[in-house]
Amino acid sequence: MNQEALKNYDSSKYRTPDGYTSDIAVFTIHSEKREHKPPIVSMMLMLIQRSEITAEGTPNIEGGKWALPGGFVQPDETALEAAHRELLEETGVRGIHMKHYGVYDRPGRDPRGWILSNAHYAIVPEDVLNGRKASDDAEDVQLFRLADLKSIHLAFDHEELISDAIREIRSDLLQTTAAKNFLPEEFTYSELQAVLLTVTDDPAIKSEQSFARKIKTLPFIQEAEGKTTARTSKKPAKLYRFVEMDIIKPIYTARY
Amino acid sequence: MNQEALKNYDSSKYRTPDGYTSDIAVFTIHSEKREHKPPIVSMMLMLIQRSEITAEGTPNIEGGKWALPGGFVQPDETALEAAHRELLEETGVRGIHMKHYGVYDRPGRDPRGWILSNAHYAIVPEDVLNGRKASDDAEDVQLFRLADLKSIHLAFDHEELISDAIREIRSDLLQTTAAKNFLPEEFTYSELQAVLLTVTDDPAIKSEQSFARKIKTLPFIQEAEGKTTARTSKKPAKLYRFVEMDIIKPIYTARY
DNA sequence: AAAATAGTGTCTCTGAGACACTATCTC
DNA sequence: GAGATAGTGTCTCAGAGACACTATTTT
Repeated sequence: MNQEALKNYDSSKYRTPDGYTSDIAVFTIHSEKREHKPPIVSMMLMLIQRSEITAEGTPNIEGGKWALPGGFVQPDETALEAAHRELLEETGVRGIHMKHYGVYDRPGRDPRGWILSNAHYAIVPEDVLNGRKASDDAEDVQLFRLADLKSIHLAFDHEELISDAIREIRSDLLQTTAAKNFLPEEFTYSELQAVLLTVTDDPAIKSEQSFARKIKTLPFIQEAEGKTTARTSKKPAKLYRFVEMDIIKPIYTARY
Repeated sequence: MNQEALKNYDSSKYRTPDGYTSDIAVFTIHSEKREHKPPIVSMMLMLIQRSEITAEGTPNIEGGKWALPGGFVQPDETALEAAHRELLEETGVRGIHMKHYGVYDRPGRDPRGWILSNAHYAIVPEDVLNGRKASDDAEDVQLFRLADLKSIHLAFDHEELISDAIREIRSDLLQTTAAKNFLPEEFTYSELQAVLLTVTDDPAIKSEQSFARKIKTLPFIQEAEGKTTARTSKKPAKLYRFVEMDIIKPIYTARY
């Protein structure tokens, strides 16, 4: 039945898109160590600078401008798979947390035609990005502090993609256990706290004592029995671990 | 500069998708009134039954099966705009809350080729759906109780789209003010409560007294001073209104 | 000892949720 | 009055957050 229907189906009845792409906003947390002071912890976004010239020697679209890494999706993969592949190709980064957060398909957003883009954000611990390198299409790869993004020339509609990504990651960090992707498997309360403080200034999270107490009561965080680390301070600190679970915290009640 | 780059750009270097579509999961809340008993309130999903035969008289793809309403996106519109347009065309429903919640692009998901789908969910008060009608491509339009969906033959990968939609709407109803789209501009606490109870059985929401008290303390809900209605009971009840605001309720704290 | 982070003792106050009750209307 | 929904009075208890303090390490 479907076979017969298929024979009669003519995809050229409809105009089809000129391209299907994936873009990736890669976030990391940079920790700037200082002598005898607490480190400055801030969230960074990775951007690539588009080459002026393509591999074929012709001028590149939006050459010279900064952009999210990304590229065309192939017919045998999903946009999410493409995002992983592109990120590996363009920056040498692999195997990280990646989440789709938006579709950008406004007519005219790309001068090359009807190009659809799926936007993803990725979260990586800083050390993973140390292996990064620029590739064919990119002149340079660099991390930017979120506050510094305003002063940068961005390609296409990437300004919009980026501000949406920041809003999305902010709410995911606070409303889901996404923070675990910025952290090692086992972490101290102050490490988790530092991550959260990059996106909020909630006093309940800011106060060390409150947060140290609170973490023990959270159902989705478990103590790593007996284990400690001295990496964050002179005094060894307890280690914690995220527990896999669905969390919905209704805005209408106090419970989880 | 971009002009010159554009001349050298050849979109045929990459294979392009065979189609770009929008699908819409339309939810409504059906309230079944009973004599001398509280009404049975349940969430319903609108599906269309695909015609066996196309307008051209040839067999239709996935004919006879139930599916989400939807169709091809045109080059001069976004997927979201297409979703609004399609819904109007296929069901006569217009001007409702609509939100994108997922991209479906798994190779092979559609027998017609490389077809991308953007999934949206829509929320409508029940009376808006009274004007619904079947159209060209649809043999029938019908509302299904969520529990009854298991026993239905669904087209393409719509089973997956639907279960994702249900998960999404559930968390949006509880974590955002999305519930307002099921309600009139001004509503009683019991009307809001009935909406929430279709997706949760949280005791704090279930208890009338608790909820009646709670609603007065919620920062995003405001009392409609002096106004009352008798539509839900013999005794006139106070009316409330949603206040526009961003809400993030961190899972790490008690505050909003 | 000084400095730094980790962590606890204790108090106060808010607010959730339970139970019992009152209020206002229709039939 | 019976029945239904709306809404309040009051109690108890958990837990948030603030403040002051102790603990454990390095230099």
